[in-house]
Amino acid sequence: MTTKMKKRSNNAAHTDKVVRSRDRVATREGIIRAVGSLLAREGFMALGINAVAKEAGIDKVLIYRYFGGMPELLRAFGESEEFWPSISEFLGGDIETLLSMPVVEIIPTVLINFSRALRRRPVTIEIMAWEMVEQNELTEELRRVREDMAIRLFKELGAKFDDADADIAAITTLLSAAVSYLVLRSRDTQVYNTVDIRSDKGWERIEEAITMICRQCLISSTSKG
Amino acid sequence: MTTKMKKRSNNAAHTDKVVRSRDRVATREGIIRAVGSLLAREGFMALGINAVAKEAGIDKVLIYRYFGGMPELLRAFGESEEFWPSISEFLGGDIETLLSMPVVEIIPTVLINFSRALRRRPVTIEIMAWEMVEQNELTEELRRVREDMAIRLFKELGAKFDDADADIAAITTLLSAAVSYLVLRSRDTQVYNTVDIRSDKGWERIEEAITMICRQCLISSTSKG
DNA sequence: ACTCTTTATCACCGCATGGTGACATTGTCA
DNA sequence: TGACAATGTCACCATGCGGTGATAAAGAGT
Repeated sequence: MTTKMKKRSNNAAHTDKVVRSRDRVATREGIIRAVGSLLAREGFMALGINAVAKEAGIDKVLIYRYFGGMPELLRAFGESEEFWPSISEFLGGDIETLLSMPVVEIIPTVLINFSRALRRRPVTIEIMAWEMVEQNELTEELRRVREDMAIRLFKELGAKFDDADADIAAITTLLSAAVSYLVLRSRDTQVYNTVDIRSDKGWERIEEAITMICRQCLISSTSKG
Repeated sequence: MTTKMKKRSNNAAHTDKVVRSRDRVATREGIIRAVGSLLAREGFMALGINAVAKEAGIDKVLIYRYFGGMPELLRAFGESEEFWPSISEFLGGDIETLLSMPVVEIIPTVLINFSRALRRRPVTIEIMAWEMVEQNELTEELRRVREDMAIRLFKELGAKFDDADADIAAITTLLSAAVSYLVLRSRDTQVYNTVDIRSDKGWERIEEAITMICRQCLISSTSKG
């Protein structure tokens, strides 16, 4: 009683199909790029097998063939794209000039570079928002690369601060968390607590507050020892 | 060719159905309570018409009949529940003792009360996470009540700070954003930047850092005038 | 020219969702 | 007691999702 039938024959009439590239690597790259543009344009909520296939202009079965499924595709995207800022971007170019700065300035400089680097990376912000909802290969990659970055950063300039009595880790935790939250909220909010988190003007206020906080707190710890 | 048929007749045999309350307001309340427990137990991702109906143990059509749909149900939940902390909870009981404190202590006290109030409200945290993903009647209510709270809070104790040269609004923005982010991340993360954001121990570090930051920065602005 | 593998397309499945119309049951009021 | 509205139940629809097997078409090797 099952109504199965192949109606492939009557489709042979209209052959107005676009001729595909028939190039495996190009198709793969196209799919991966589709993930990026979809993420930037529509957000992670719109990211699914069907949407990616449509965005890339290919059949979704190719995603299964070339990647295996969504998790593997996300992993491939995470490996291909430089969605996370580089360490030199945090340090602000060359590390020598940074290390020559007074201790009090290094941390706020890195934090401000962090905020600026984030603000110009909508895809990264999107993945951070995704992290609030569920874990997947991409948010895993984000977490991995972020922790890795923190460790390397600490190795570079962490030794300078261990004699302080201020809980520097707690302070930087607060400030980086604040930057993350404000960057995330700027996706859907213009003004947060009287601060315009979508304008450079507002972010200047934030940057100055960061600088001031670090200066005040680190002064107390260095002027003491 | 449409295969429509009513097979209602053959269901008349087994009448092992539970007798329902047949009490409109009780059913309404049950549905609203189902939203709350579902939100707390499964998170906002699991919140849908079908899930709420199953959780409440009723037919989903009643949700449409009694509320109209999901938006109206969310609005009803938002109005029924005290998901957001009260202003006295922020102020820490009576406002008199708070206002008698030194100026430098008031802000960190309110911020710490804010973090503690949030931490014991998983449903509120869930709605805050939801806010990162989409806007709906509930997140609208959250935003409304939060901004209202900020205004009232500022009215209560804002006049004390306007002569300071420090951008107090920016600083409190940073700190409250930091608290929000850390509370949110504690849903899925144990340790964030070496701080255990799931233990009271970790939150003591955060509270002390908040206190220190406020003290240092407000000292500078008050010891100057 | 012939086969055989690779690349791409299509039609379909099973499932869960939001949403609705038809029906059954209970309580109330005249 | 009988009519009628309120309350609750069920079957069904359309849609979108992730996922898969059958088929077509292009190249490569002989």
